[in-house]
Amino acid sequence: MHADGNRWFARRMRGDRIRTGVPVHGTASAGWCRMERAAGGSVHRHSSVSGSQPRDLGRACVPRNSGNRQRACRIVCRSRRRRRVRRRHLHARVRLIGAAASARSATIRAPISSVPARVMTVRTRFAPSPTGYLHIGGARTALYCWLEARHRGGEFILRIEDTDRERSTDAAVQAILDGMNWLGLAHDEGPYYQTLRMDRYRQVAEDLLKAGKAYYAYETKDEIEAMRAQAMAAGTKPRYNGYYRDRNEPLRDDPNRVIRFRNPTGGSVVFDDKVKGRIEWSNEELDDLVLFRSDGYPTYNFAVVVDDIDLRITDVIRGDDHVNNTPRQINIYHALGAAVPTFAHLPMILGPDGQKLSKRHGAVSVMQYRDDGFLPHALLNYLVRLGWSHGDQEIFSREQMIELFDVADVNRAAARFDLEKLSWLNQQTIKNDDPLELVPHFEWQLRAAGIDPASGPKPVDVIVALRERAQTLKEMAEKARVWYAPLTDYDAAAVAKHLKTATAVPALEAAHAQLAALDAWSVAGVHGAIEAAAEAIGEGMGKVAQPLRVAITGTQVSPSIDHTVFLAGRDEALRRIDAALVRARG
RNA sequence: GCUCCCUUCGUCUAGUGGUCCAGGACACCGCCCUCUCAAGGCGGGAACACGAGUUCGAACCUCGUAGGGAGCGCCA
Repeated sequence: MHADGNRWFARRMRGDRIRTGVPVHGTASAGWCRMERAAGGSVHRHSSVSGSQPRDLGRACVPRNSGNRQRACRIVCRSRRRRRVRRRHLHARVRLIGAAASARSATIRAPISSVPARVMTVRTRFAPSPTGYLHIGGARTALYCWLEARHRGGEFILRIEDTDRERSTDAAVQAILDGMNWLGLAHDEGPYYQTLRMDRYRQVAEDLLKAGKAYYAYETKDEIEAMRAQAMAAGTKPRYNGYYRDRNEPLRDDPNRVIRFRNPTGGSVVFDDKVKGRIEWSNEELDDLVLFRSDGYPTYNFAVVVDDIDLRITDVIRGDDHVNNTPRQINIYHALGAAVPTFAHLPMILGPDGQKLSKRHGAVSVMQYRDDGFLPHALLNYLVRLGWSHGDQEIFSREQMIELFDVADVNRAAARFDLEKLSWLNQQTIKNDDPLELVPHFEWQLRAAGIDPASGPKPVDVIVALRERAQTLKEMAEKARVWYAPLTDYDAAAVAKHLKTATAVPALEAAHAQLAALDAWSVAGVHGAIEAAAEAIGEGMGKVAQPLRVAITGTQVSPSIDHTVFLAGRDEALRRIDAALVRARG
C-alpha cells in the first residue's frame, strides 16, 4: 500500500528532484493547457476510462449492507438526522436512473433519441490555491475526492486555482504537488492552471454579457465599501445595490469597470448536498456578484464554474466554507445552460482546542508529518476516519478505503485533530507493515537524525526490534542510535542499580563467555546464550538481562535483550561487556 | 447585524422509533503477561447540549432555546 510513497522515497533518496514540467500552451483541444509530470513518475493515467461504466449501478437502490437501509429508503425525512438517510436514498436513486438509462439504451423500451447513450464518468477534482503548503484540511479534501473517484471508477483531477496573483507562488505549487505525491494521491489529469485560461473566462463572460445575463458596473471600491458599511449599519446583509443592473450604460473605459452577474431576483436555489442534505437559498439573499475584476482577472466564483463545466466535473467535493458560494455558482451554471454537478461540502478540521486549525497548532503542512516520522498511509488512515466511518473499523488498507468510502457517509460536524490517535495509528502501521516496506522510510529518518545506516546493523533488523516500541519513525531512529554510534554515556542510575550488584560481574562474565562461544550470530542464538549464562550462574533471566542491557545500551530501557545484543554485533557486544565489567568492578 | 450550517464519552465515532439504563477506538486508571520498555490480553470510569411536544415507547420525529462555526470581497 505504500508503493507510491516508497517509489517516491526511493527517488528522493537518490536525490532526484520531483518537478513538473513547464506549462505548454495550446496542447489540449478544449482550451486546456496541461502540465505533464516530467520526473514525477506514474501520475498521469487514464486507466479508468474504458472500465468506467460504474459497476455499482447494478446494486443501485438496494443499499449495500443491511435491511436497515432498505427500510431507510421508505422513510420520508425532514430533519437533520433523517436527511442523512435521504441523502443515501437520493444517491441511490441517481444511480438507479443512470442504470436505467444505460439499460434502456441497450433495449427497445425507450426511444433512443431521448436517452443519453452513455452514463457519465464520475469526475472529481481537488482545486487548491497555491498560497501555501498542503495542509491537513486540504489533504483530507484531496483524499475524499480521490477516494470518491476511485470508488466509483471515475477520474480525479488536480487544478491549481491561481487567479490570486498577489498570493500565488510557484513554491506553493511545488509544495502542494510534493504533498500529494508523498500521500500517494495520484491525479488522472492535470494539474490545470487557471492563469492559463484567461481567454476562456473572458469569452464566457462576454457570452454572458451578450445574452444579457451580465452587465458592466463602474463603482469604485470605496463606493462599494460605503454600500457595505451602510447595509451593516441598517442591520441587513451587505450586498451590491444593483445600480448599473438595468441602467444600460454604454460601454466605456474605466479603471473601475467590472462585469457583474445578473442574478435572478425571485425564487430560490435548492440543492441536495451529499453531506449536508437539502439546502435552500432564497435569491433575495444573493446579490450581483462580480465575475470579472477591474484588473481583468476573473473572480473565484466565476472561474470555478467555468472550469468545472469545461472539465466535466460531476462531483464537486470541497470544504464547507464554500457552502455559501454554491447557490450563486448554481445560478451561473443555469445562466450558462450547463448541467449542475452534485455537491458535497466537507466539514472543517479543527485544532485540538476546537479552534480553527492554524500554525499555532504546530504541524500544519503535510510534509511536516513526514519529517516527524509519520507514514503517509497512517496519515491517510487517520484522515479518512476523521468525519467518516465504517462501523467500528479503525484500520483500513488503501484498497479497503477505496472499496468502502462513500462521500455520502461523511459526517456533517467539524472534527478535531487528535495527534494521539494519529500516533497510535502510525504505530499500528509500523507494527503491521512488512518491515521491508519500512526500510526506505526508516533510512530516510536515520539520515535526518545524522546517522549513517551503513554504520551499524541492517535497518530491517532494527525495525523488527523496535516496531512495537516506537510511535514514529523519528522516535525509532533516535532509539536506534545506540547501535550506530559508540557507547559513551552511561546512565548513572542504571549503573548503580544493575552493575553494582553482587551478581552483575558473574552474570556479565558468563554472558561474555557464552556469546563468544556462539556458533552463529542470530537473535535465537543470542537468546540461547543468555539463557545458558543465567543457568550457569544459577539465576533468573532478569539477573543477566539487566546488567547486559546496561552494558550494551548504557540504559535500563531497550528492546528485548536478545535483539539488543544481537543488533550490536558480536565484536561490539563483547567490547561493551568488557567495558561494563570494568565499571562493575571499579 | 443578516444568511446558512453544526451539536452522542476529554477526542474520533456507531446509532435510521423498541434489540440502547447507548457500542467501538484513542487517551486515562487497574490487573495479567514479562529480562527493562513496549506490544498484547482482561477489566474500569466516562456521552445522547437544554426545554417542551408527538408517540404505548424518542439519541432518533416536531418546535423552541443555548452554544459553536462559516459566509456576507474586484480572496480563494
